[in-house]
Amino acid sequence: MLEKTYEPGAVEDRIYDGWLAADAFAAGAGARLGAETFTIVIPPPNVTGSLHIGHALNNTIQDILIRYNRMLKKDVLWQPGMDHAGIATQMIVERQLAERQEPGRRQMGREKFVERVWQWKDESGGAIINQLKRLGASADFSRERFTMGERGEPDDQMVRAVTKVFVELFRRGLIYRAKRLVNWHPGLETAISDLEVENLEIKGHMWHLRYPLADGVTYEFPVAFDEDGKPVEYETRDYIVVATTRPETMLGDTGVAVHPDDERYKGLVGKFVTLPLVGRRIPIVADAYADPSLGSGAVKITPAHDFNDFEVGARNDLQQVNIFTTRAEINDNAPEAYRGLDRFEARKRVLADLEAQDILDHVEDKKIMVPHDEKSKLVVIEPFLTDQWWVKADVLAKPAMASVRAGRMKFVPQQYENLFFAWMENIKPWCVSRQLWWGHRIPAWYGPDGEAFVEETEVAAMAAAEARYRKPVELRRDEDVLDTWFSSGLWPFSTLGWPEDTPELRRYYPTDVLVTGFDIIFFWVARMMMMGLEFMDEEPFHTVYMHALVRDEKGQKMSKTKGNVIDPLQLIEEYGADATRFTLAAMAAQGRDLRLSINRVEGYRNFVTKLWNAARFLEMNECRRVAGYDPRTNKLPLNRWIVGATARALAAVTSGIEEFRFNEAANSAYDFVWGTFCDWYVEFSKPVLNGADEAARAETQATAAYVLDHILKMLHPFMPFVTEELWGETGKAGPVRESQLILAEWPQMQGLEDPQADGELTWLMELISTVRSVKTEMNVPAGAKLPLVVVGASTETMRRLVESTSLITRLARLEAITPMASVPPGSAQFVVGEATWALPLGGVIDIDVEKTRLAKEIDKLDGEIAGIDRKLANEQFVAKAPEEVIEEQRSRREAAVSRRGKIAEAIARLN
RNA sequence: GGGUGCGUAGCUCAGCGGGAGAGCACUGCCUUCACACGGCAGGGGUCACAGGUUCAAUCCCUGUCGCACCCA
Repeated sequence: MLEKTYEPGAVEDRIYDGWLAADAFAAGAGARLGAETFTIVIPPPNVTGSLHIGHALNNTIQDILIRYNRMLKKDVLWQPGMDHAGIATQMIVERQLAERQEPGRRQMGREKFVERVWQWKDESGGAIINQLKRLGASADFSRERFTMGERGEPDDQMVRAVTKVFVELFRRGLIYRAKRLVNWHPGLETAISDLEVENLEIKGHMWHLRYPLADGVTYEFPVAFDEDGKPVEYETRDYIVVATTRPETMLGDTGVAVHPDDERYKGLVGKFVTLPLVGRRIPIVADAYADPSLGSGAVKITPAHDFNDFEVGARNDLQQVNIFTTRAEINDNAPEAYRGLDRFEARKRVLADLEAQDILDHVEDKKIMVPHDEKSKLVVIEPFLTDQWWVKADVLAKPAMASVRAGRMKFVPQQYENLFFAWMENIKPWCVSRQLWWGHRIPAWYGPDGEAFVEETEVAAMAAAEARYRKPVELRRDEDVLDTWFSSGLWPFSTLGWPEDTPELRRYYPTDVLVTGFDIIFFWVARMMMMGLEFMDEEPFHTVYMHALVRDEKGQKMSKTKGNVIDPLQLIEEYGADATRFTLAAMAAQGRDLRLSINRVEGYRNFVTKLWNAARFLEMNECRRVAGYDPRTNKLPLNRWIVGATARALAAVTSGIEEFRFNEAANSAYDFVWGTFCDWYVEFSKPVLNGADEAARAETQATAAYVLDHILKMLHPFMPFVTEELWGETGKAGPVRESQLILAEWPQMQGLEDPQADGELTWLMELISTVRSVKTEMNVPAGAKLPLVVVGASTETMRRLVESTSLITRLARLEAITPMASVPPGSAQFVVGEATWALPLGGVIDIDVEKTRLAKEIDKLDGEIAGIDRKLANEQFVAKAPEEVIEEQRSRREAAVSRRGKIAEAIARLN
């Protein structure tokens, strides 16, 4: 006997262990012989991470797809694993060292530090995998991979994959080393990618500085204008005003730019200014970058510290003077007075000195965009001139774009294509080197003259160097590691064994669907496309399903600082994994963020209980599965109807999953189970199950068990635990189960609909609902049993009444149903089908209430009829609307008119 | 500034050319033999606003306002 309520906490671990024991997650588990494959690679969570609600959504969706396809008996692989998360992981371990007051990273040295990170990974990293298991994720954990491999050793396959890709790209001319401006993180002292930079609006200032012209040059500057904007008054100036939001960078200025068409400065191009505080003689150049309408129209150029200035400098052959150390302190290229100052200190000092020398013209307040570290949002990122390794992303992007254009890869929802193309078409070179220790070390060795030898092994590099120098030389390996996304870009094939030609690689590549959030479309999705096409000559997946962001109920992004984070583990704890998963699925409408509220979770927890209790009811009524039961042989309309309704629900769930409309799939199942099976079928079954007709009872018992089995199957991808538990419980009676539910086959239910049974049951439900409704409106006490009188019933209606009397009287709480020639006086009346029905209320009926009730319905019908008449009277409508639309309007009008007639008669009888 | 998306019942959201829907919340009744994490019945919406296209617009187009996100 099932307990009264389902207790997820007591069941989930046991069920999960049962799946593991049956090896049900293993690649190909339960697959049909010769089945096609279905593969998903997990977006590898950071090894530092813990399960947040976005992971929960992401993995719920993957698990739904995986479980569904596994039940289709495909050869399914859900490839799990984790990402080494270079920066994040290194930071955590460094912080830990600091907290424990142990020697820092640099004191410790590279080898020891990296060893320490591995130790951290073993001890406290990767908790997220166990959290995914709590959610019910059915990935093949025996195949778990880590982007750095087992131990990061050079001969580890995951490492070799990365090395080989780097070397190959280098040989193909797609990787190069160059000194360029990068986004520099002065705290971590590493380059980061532009995707890791977030521009934040800050209240700043625009400082206007007077740079003195060199060599005694002066010019006439317009200071007053007439109505047409023509200058009428000039003053003689020996300086040029430039404006900047970052005055400290003036220490690195190597030019001043004015627009080539700017009349005010035409004579100054080719002349020089003397850089204040520094004394450097720097040229005035003409460049369209200078906008005459902004500020004074002249801009200072600092090629080493601004992306735009870098370009201007390159165009005009300006010097690059780097004034910062890797920690963004002023270096020795600046005058001694500023050396060693932090950049913000330097700003104050520079401003004070400029003011003292009367260089500062004026200051205005201005909102400016300042680049910040995307993760902390605290550290200001510096454009910084360094040597880095770059990938020619624009070359790799072309095949990926072509593939999406040709439909070989599609985005769901499709609108993400626009975002994808917008980015890919303007893709910048990808800086792949990071000045960190935790990560894949770049396979480049430098000779004594700085020549780089890019090879898969040190031995190969030595050989190459020897060939080059004609003697053995000492090589120095590049200190840097690769961007984390470089290795995760290989994930769809590296996890399957590449560069080896493994059976898994041949079988499961390309994968099928990638399920991910739009926030990593550039970081990860685009890179996998590029790498997959470049190294496997085939798209890594055919579909990219982008799910939305989970927000709180007010639509705010969840964040720890706002304190509005909903912890999925807490939800699982409190409401169960099934309710948590079902909520996420039910809210996952395409292309729309989901606002999660606890009461939705509660509602779906109730749904789990509802299902549980329906199963309990079946158990109590000995509804057991019957061997060889064929729903086609059902005699009772009740059973024929519910089987058809189950088939319809199954079709809706199936197409919902197939089309990635998880909310529709979940809601279809919900509506059917609660609104149809529990609310109507179970209630209808009660008189049959308690009745004397043995055959009818047996048929209903078998049908109920059959339908429950199908419900369990259609809900399994969404609610794996409770359905598996009930599968086991219901398996205790009747024929032995062939397998756990997880490995059961997704049903096929064709040709099971019976329109006649549907019509009959629809009529029954309408009759019962209407009786209930009239009773409530007439204030009949819920417990009171009334007789029901029917007038003007057809023979079909009479037949149905005879057949279903016990159902109707029970569910509508009636005493008896009697056909009569006319409506008894003092009755409440209503119309269902062709018949008029009456509930004799005798003396207790309030004639006025009844009249009002009926008049209200007449009004409604009149409104409907008038509306239709207006349409039908419109010649244009009759001429242009499709025939079936017109026909539908006519038949609706007819029905309304006939109903109105009957109600009008009922009113007449009251007078 | 550019782009994308969204404004539908008190709340969270479906629907997206021909009859306004769900869940939660709310109201009334029900200690009915699966379930009060329940049952039954109900109230509640000029589908943001203004134009346009169409026989017909919540749905398509344009604009306005508001909100969110992305990019600069």
